[in-house]
Amino acid sequence: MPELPELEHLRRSLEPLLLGRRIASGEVRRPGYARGVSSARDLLAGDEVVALRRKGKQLAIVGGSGRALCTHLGMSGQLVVRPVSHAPGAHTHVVWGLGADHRPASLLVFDDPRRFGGVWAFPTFEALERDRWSRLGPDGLGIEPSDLRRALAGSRRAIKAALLDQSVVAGIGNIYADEALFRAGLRPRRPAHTIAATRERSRLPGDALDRLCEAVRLVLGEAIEAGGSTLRNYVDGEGRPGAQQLRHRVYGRAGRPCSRCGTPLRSGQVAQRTTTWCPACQL
DNA sequence: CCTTAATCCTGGAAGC
DNA sequence: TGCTTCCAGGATTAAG
Repeated sequence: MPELPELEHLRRSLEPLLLGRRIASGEVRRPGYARGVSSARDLLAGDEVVALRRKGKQLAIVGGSGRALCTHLGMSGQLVVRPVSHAPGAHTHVVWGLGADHRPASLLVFDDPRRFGGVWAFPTFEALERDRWSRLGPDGLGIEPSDLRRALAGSRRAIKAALLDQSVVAGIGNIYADEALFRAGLRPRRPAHTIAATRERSRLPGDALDRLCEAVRLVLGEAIEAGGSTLRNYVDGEGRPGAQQLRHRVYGRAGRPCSRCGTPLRSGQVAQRTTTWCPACQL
């Protein structure tokens, strides 16, 4: 559920809480949830937090020693700073103490009921980039038409499947894939290679590929501004829910009228995901 | 090259 | 009210 906008919002909300602070301790409460961790040191214990970096849906915590932790929230993950009095729950998998060495002033808590998320420890941020983030395509916020053209050319799969593929664009999930395709006026099932084709019969202005690129950036950017969208269980670094002011145009609105033309929105399965689109506006 | 299905997991919603 | 069932989904893997 948390996609790029939620992660970027989380990154920004955690920055003032973590940057420059010392991590006093680190503990993995559920064995196997954190990979590459054999000591608290691997969890950055003893380090000062020097940077929070994001690529797609993944957020990295970089320590003063050079070590880096990559976090992925999966579907239900939450990364939140809590008071030390906060008791760990059944789904609290990793806890860090923040502040002075033996008496942490607060906790950084990673909860994840469905456990699709995880933590990966690396000796350096460069190792994280090389061994993990290299599999990701360009980040959705800065996606360029040339990136998309290269990835879509010659591919016969549905454009929605391509957008969900993190090696094509990093950060898009089911919600923003549908929203971007609506904004670009493109049908989710349309073969990817036709997006880059020169002949374009759409009523909408511009080349389809340029429109899609712009739609991806627009939809992601708007959602960040809205404070992490409307997701049910998204909370920022202080545990506050999303601002809820972003209204999705198609996601979750099957059967309701299209916000642009009034035609009832249609839904079905595309790329193994529930997909909603306007049969009149999207070609 | 592509799609489909299965897998991991639990909370919430819907159905009876 | 209380039970069962289904669905949601990111990423990976295997099978067709």
